[in-house]
Amino acid sequence: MKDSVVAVVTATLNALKGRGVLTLAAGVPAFVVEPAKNPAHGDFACNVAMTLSKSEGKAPRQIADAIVSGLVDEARLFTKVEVAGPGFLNLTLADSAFHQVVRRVATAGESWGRSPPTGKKVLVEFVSANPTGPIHIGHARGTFVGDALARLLSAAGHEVTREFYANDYGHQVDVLARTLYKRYRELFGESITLEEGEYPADYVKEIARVWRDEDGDVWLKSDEAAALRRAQEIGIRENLSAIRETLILANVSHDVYFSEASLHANDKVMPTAAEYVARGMTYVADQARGTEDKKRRKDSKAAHFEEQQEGGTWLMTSLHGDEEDRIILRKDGSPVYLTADLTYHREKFLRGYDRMIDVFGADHAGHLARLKAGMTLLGLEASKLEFVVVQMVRIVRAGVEVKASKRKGNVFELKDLIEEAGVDACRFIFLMKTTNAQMEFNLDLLERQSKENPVFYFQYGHARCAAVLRKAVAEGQPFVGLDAVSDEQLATLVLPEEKLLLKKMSQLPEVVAAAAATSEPHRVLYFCQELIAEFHGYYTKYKRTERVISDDKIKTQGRLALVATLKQTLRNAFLILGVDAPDAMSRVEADDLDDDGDDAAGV
RNA sequence: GCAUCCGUAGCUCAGCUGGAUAGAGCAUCUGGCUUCGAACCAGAGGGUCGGGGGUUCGAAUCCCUCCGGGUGCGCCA
Repeated sequence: MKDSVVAVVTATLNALKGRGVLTLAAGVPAFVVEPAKNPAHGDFACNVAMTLSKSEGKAPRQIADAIVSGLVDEARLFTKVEVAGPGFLNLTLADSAFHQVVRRVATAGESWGRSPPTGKKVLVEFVSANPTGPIHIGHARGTFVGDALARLLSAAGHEVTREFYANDYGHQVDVLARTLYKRYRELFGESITLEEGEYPADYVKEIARVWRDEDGDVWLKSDEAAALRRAQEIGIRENLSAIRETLILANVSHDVYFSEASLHANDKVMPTAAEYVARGMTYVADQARGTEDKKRRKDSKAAHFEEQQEGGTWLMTSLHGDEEDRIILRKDGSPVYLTADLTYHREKFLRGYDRMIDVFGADHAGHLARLKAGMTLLGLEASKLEFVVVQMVRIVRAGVEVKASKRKGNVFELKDLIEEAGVDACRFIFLMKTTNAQMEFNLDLLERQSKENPVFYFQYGHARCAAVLRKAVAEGQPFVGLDAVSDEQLATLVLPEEKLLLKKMSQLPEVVAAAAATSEPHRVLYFCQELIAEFHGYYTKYKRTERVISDDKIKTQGRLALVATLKQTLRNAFLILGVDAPDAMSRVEADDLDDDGDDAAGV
């Protein structure tokens, strides 16, 4: 609907220019057409007169009056156009414009809300948990946000690749191998002690049992280096497989699992470092230039690890916005994590994406500047690299924060959270907030009020649509279908609430496009919330007077078309969020909600 | 100290990139089911949009500054 309004306004502006009323020296300005919040302001409001005021040298209201009197509306879209307030155009549309929404949804069907293919290739990298343990609650938000973002970008017409970068190389996986080897020997009666930094959690013991069952005791007698190699292989394999299982539970999939170790194995990392050296963007020093008198808080990790830092080859990332230069080769010439990460991102560029989005936690936000700078230093277009930084989540149970730490052994796995909260509820809660704000996940609330779980409100909205359509069948007035409903039947949709619903539904494509452009899946969620609230209000208000299913067969079909259009709209939006759109809610009995349920019914 | 994110109703959060009278859920209170699903709805109370400056027709939104909180500032990944 909005685009047709914009079209009329634009045509009118050009006509006024042709008649010399407006100069439009700077072309048609950026202006906004937005759904009116106040019904007294018509259906849509437009601010173009105000934005033109300065460049035209005229008062906003004067320009607005000119637009009204010179309106180019051949299709008779508007029934009323008024000037109001400081110079707003308040536009009221003909009923038929609302009914067109049903036609559009009917034509588009499953693809309603989705944009036509843009031909753009977009990469979304998300989850990327280390294969040194299971996915835990620290990864949860990024997992669901990344998945929803990938769905959203695909809906916006992009060709999306979902990628998981597995950090299966380096110090952490060595520690995993060491821990696992100890647990393996423990299974054969050896007594072991874990050192600081090794992984005390039970999942390592389980992997050790898998290893023993698979290989028997052969590694007890073999030399340690070979045993550790085998331990690493088994450990990564088992952890990765557990990660994949959890992702399936979370309803999340990836197209590509990219192994960091493969970069090293294929000899890709050192050439990247060599490239930087060849470009003259490096230097050898004991520490980064300009950091000699840098202040750091005494309790920071940097201060703690200071004596272990020997210097080496530095990359001049500070030339392009990084706080300081970063080391890429140690004194012994070996590459660091960043060197591999730069290589990985370089590989992404070589694969030819238009946008590359990394989703990661706030604790990695510091990487943003160095990665961008690193790409720029390779002569690549760093603006193609985007980041969605997901802020921290506090998980609260019984009023206190639940801390999870792989190192301390108390891992709170995502798998368990999903089991406890339900996958849709879980996903929903993480998607409800903007990614750049911290959030709290309160498990008490979820348990105590499972009946009022936010996701149910949404799913109930969809289920209610389905229920009405079922009821119509039972009443002997089955809906003829969105493609068969007649203009005469649609013409019965004249109630203000019906028009508001149609107007709202018409916005799905805009909402999806805007959410994709800003990488903000939560916008789609709030759109659904508003739509459903309007529907429930409409439904309840007219329950006694203007029911969907009535003796008036024509009106009944019109309203069923409204309900079916809504159902399709919600279903498509839910799919973009990745939550289920059920046709029926499974009833939760009061007794199931708490354990003291034998009082109410019996007495 | 520096970087970065956040601060909106008692609580948890939206606010469509600058628009008209700042919204929702939960919590509290009052109402609403013989008929399409009450997991719902209607209404009430509750706000110096952290404070102060600035930009302009117009600011919760943009800029500066201060206050408060999170995260990071590693040759771990």
